[in-house]
Amino acid sequence: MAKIELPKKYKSLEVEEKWGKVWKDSGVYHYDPSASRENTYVVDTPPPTVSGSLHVGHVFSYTQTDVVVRYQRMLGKNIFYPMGWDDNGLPTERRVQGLFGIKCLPTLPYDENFKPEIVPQKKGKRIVQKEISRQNFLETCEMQTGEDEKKYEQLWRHLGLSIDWNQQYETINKHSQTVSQNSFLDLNSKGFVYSIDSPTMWDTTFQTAVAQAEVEERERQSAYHDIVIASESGEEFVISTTRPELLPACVAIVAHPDDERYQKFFGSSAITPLFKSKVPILPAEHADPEKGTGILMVCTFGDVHDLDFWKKGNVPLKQIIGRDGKLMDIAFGEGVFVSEEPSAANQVMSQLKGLYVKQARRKICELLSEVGALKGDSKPTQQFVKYYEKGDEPLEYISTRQWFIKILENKEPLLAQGRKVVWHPSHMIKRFEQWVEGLNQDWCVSRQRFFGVPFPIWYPLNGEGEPDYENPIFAKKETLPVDPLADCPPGYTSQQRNQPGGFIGDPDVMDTWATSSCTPQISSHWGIDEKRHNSLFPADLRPQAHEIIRTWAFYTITKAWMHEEKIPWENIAISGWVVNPDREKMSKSKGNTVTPEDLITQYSADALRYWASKARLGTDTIYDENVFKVGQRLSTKIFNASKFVMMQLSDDSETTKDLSWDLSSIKEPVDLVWVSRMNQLLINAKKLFSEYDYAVALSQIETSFWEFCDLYVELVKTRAYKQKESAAGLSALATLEWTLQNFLQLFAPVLPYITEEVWSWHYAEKNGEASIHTSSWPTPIELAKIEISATNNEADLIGLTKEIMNAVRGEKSKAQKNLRWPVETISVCGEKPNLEKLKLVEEDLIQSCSLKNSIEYQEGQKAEDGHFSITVTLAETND
RNA sequence: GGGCGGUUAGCUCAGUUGGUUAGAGCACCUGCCUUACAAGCAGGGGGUCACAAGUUCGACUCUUGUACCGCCCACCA
Repeated sequence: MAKIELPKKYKSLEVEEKWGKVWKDSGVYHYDPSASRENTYVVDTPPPTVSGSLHVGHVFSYTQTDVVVRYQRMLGKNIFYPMGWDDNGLPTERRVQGLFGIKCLPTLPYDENFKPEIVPQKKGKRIVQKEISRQNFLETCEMQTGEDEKKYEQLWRHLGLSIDWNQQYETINKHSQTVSQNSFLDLNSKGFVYSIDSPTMWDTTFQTAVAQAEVEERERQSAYHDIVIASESGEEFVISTTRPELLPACVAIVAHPDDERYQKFFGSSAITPLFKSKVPILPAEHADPEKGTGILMVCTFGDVHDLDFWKKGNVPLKQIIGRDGKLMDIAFGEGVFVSEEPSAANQVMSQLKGLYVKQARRKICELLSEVGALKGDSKPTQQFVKYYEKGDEPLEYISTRQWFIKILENKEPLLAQGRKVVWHPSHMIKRFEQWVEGLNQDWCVSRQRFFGVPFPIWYPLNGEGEPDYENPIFAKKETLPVDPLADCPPGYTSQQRNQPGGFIGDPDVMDTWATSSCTPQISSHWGIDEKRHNSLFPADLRPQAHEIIRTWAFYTITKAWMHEEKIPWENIAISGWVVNPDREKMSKSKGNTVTPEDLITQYSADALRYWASKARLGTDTIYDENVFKVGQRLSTKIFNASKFVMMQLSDDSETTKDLSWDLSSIKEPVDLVWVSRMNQLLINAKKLFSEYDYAVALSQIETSFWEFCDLYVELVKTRAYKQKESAAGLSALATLEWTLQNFLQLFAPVLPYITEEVWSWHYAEKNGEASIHTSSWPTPIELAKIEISATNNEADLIGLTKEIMNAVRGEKSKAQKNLRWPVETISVCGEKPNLEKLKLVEEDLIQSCSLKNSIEYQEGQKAEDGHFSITVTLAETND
């Protein structure tokens, strides 16, 4: 081949920029809709939450998926690798509110002149939020997420993710809304949804219902307050409670049925202090005699036990906390709010109404104290309390009308579906199973928010203007997506909105998971393009993190089953986390993350990808810039080794001799043994990659590559350089060329830039394949017969050669000589077959060790730690 | 309280179905400008495989228990 000019140093930034542009223009990663399903590999890419910036954890997990995808592409698969942006939902609302200092007030009219402006953040200063209309708010959300998504795409491109950018979607766009609303209609038609007005977990800050999956428990400092309560008969007892503010909502007082202290009260009533409400004293199994004073209040609603108690139907519902988390204005003496002294009770209530829960707690303690109903001081305690995962105030149970999906009665089939999916690593299925088994609520899918997918529902209004929630009007599938607050239901006119006899639109939006649980169907255009859907669903792979198994994985499995009785994907790959050296999860809030852009600039994309690819699925990885450096070094080594091979393959400029060789030129025993080792590596690597074990594959490839550089190349370089025209020289050239191509292809999924760069020097033309990433995954080649068993694993020729070279290198190192220092004699003692093998590589050894004479062979005793006993004598002088 | 994973060199991690003397990279030490690479090369030191018991001719590997770390879930007036 003709000589090519190669740069002296590897400049990763320039190379990455060059290939990034080429890949963008060439469409090398595009999906081909005409390919068969069997020959297509479909990824259900996680749509990252669009919340300002991606961090190193994203780089980590998305790279792992890309490595798998690139391998599949080289197997010849047509790849469907889309990118979604999860811009729907509360994170966006919060971000936009903070950035622009705005707040949605749905009753305001649209202001077409409104322009959002970024509000400078000042420490300790609370920003006054300007109220704007729903439409203005939504437009601001879309504008902001659009900007973020452009930045994200840029990072992903630089990282080298082989995404088909034609397959992009946003979870808030019209298409996603159509699929999501269609999903709801389909679930409704199949009887999987219902709406009900009942107590639901409610976040008072965001003023929305939340689902079980979004709830987390946090430890919180709390305190017991001892309240003295009198029974009907005037006998007093003490209740120890952490929620004294719920006293006006007290519906009963309970103790354990076997608790002898309180048995005498069962069947009678107590009178609550301050409010003078008469409440029954009842036995209840959940009362623990060991805790507190053993007797407790049942309120609306302090905890899940209170809720259970209410559901049994023996006590009234006394809602005192409003949707905004403030105590409501309750009129005692009316309805369920009984009181022996209504005017006194109302006087107390007037001091509590409008207070937030925390304020009310303090106030009521004061008031109790004044009447002598508070005993002693409060006793601090640590308590676990349920919070909305994005919220800052504890959840309350508040009675509201919500839509639910029927999960509880379908646990068994859902577990069965989960087991049909192949989990990587396999133990992660336990997370799924345990979650499903432990579920105790149906999936609440309605949210009282704005930036989300609306329900495709209206409610008829009766003559009094009261909505008929039992008979909702569902949108027609052909009209999706609909906005019930802007569009009219079938058979009505817009004049009838909010009019008696007319209709109202459902003001709620769906849980963001209700949409993201449809990501495979959003990509496949389910319900819109059946042909495309059938060729993309179920997908092959869902990559995701383990903390959202209970949400994203579970809900996606649920939807796929409810819609089509299918699994959504054949495989699920669970990535680990990136953690700090002190084992904490790296996250933005910790303020300790470096931006991925900076890291790529500093270390190169390939280096970051190398780090991500070192971690096995499901395993957490320490953030360690040293590993980036190792990746950087590997790229440089590939560059240099490739440069060396290219130099050997180039025609000799002095003789201008045209050299030609092919795989059949590989005849030298040591070359054949090397090829045999490479064959084994190819077999191992393919198996490992196919089993999603890219990290182990990489480590084997890497080890072999360094051995190639430090051992094989050193051994044959003189032969390749000085004897090009001989059969022995051509054997070396053919082996070098073939080996390097294999290494490039093996590394290509992990290091797409450096491998593409080297590929372009020579292999692109040779193989007639412009990009290494669409070249075929390498396969083992047939070997010529080797005279003796030089490939015998027990002591293959390469291994034996290594022993000699190590002995010589050790001797030179010990004598503090350079590696070119001449060797006078090498004398080898060992078993005859091994000596015979060694003779096959003697010429290469003489050259690579700078040996002045032939090797002396002696049958006899070998050393304990090898196959030979070796004596090396260095020359006196270097000449 | 239930479940899952982990504990191997100073650090980060490999270690196949049990099989000689437990590996790698980083870090450390000693050398070497050697015409692919000093962003390199060669050599070297460093481990009671968390602990205990058991199975076995033989245990980092299998069983049981304990300790510690991490995560998931549940509960707590």
